[in-house]
Amino acid sequence: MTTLNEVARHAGVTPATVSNVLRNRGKVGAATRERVLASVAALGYRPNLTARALAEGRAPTLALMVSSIANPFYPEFALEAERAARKRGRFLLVCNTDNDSNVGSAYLDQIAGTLSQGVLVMNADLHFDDLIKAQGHGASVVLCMWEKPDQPPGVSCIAVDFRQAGRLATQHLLDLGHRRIGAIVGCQPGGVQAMRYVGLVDALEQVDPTLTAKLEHETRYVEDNVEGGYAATMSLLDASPDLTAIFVSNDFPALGVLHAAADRGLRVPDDLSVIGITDIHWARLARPALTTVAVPTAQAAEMAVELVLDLIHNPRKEPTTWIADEPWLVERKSTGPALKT
Amino acid sequence: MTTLNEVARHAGVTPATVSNVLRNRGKVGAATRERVLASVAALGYRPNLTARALAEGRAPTLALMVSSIANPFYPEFALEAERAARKRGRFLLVCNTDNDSNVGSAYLDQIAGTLSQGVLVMNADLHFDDLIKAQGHGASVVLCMWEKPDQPPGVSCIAVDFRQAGRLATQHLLDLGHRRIGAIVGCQPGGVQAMRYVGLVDALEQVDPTLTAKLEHETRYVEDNVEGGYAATMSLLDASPDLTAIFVSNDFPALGVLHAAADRGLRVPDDLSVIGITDIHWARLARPALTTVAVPTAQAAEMAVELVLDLIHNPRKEPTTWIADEPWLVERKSTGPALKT
DNA sequence: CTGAAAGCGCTAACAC
DNA sequence: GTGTTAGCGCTTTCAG
Repeated sequence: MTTLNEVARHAGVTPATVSNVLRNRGKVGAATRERVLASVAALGYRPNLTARALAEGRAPTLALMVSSIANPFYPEFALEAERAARKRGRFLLVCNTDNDSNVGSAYLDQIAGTLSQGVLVMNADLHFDDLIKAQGHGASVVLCMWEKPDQPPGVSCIAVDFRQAGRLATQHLLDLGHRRIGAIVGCQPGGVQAMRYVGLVDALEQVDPTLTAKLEHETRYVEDNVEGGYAATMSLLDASPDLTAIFVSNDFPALGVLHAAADRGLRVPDDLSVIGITDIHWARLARPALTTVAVPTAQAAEMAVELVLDLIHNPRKEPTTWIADEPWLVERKSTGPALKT
Repeated sequence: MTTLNEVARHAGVTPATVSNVLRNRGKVGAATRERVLASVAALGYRPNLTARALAEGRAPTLALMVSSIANPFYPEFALEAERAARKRGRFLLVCNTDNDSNVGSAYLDQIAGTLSQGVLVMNADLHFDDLIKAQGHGASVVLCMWEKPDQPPGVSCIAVDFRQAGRLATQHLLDLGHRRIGAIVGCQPGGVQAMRYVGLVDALEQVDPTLTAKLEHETRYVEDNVEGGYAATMSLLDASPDLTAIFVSNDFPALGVLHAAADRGLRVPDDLSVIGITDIHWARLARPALTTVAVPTAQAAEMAVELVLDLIHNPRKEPTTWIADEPWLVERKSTGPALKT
């Protein structure tokens, strides 16, 4: 492995000069610059990023913590984050907590502030104390896709208005004439996806407050996956066969709803309309293609990277919140007019 | 950020002793050990991994290069690789080349041997010269999921017998009585998935060599995605409406086949059997659930991590190839007996 | 414009 | 057992 020193010797200059040439710092004569560059090429020199990081006091990597790649949203987000990081000359360390907060803590404890200065946190398997502690250790951390603007997390975050997403989804159903609407929420009551449900209630209330009362019995809280959506649909339709539409707080379980409907011989959207939230890639690949409320994933990823870099440069006492663009409706084939009455 | 030195001062010992305590190296008296540990806790000290990496001459990270996360196989592999790496105390740097070999080269050039000693390569957007060069720079590189055992890549690799996968898939179709079989291959002729096609030919030849001749006209080479599979199916069925089964070299385009069949009003598997290869998570979520030949993804990821660490410890001149377990048939709902004759 | 020198935080021989 | 002494490869003042 050729080092800076060797290049310097080869070019007949000092390491400092080579460094200056390579980073366009300080003034270097055109002649020496050429000579140095030639040596670099001749020796096939590549800077040692670890050494550079140590000397500069900052690592060129950002860490992204996700709970489980099984949720197809995470890879999509990770991809965008990686792109954003790369564009800014950083590498992305992907840390999978496997839904285990101990793994998350361990990860944070090891890398935050040493191997990577900035940490992007996707999920909240992590206790906030850990995040705060990581900040104490000199790492900048930002929570990506925070869903509860009214309940600031105590760390910097990118907020996405999922309540509005819930409203939009519901409004679409309402516009199509649906009044018998069931709900499937991919988390525990009050969990991460709770705001989406609040949005549902918002929209319902505005049209007819009695709808909200009924809704309570027609809501299921499930695991945020296909199986969860499937089981919830079965339970929902067993209890209330007259439902004409199902609001699902996330696309992933919505796919399960589609399966359940098919297994019950229900045609979507004629017999049952289904709408999700997020617009993951797979939404368009479902049959029928899933109507959903899209959320600015790429933008949020980019903002998260930008915010964490900003925090690294300008550390501040108070947590900062950046708001991403509003969600928007993506009409596909899984919703249609309410035919039953 | 507390440093080793500060801990040492706090505990009234030298940095070396603290280091020894922390890494259980060298002999340290029980009393001093306690004292040091107490100081570590009191000061909230965490070792700086960058500094450690520089001193040790090796980084605690492995890099994984993938071409695009759009292909759902990559995240699945990445997840397993991350787990394997974590189990061995390494962090995983995920590098997305976005199907651009320049990005791949740049990545390799920057991190190989400096930020991470080992590189796992998933795809072959990368020119092999780049890989070889990276090795010259002191990085260990292993190609994951190499499909052409008879054409060794010149770098170490984990080989998976995709030819056998192709055979198994075909044999299954043959066993069900299919003789009018079309083929969709998710790459250029001779491309990365070519061996799967060779396996198809193998199996066909063994039953009836005339099948192979026909096959030529009933093969489509497409982009390795849903759209590719969709378009190919349309083209295939337009040209040969009497096909009773379609062999697809990969699950991802196989999902497109399912869509195309549905759009043509074909029932799967009654009117058309469809089989894929890989067994990505989504295969089971398709409607009907996709029959496929599973490949040992998790094992390959683990082997890749193990091999790269092994190469780091025992550098060798000759490339090493490790063979993963054989593929196996996973029968689900997209294949059935040939009904047409 | 270029060189000398100190130091980032840690590890690893080797003395004591 | 514990301390001393060099670095790891690079950046960065600060002289010259």
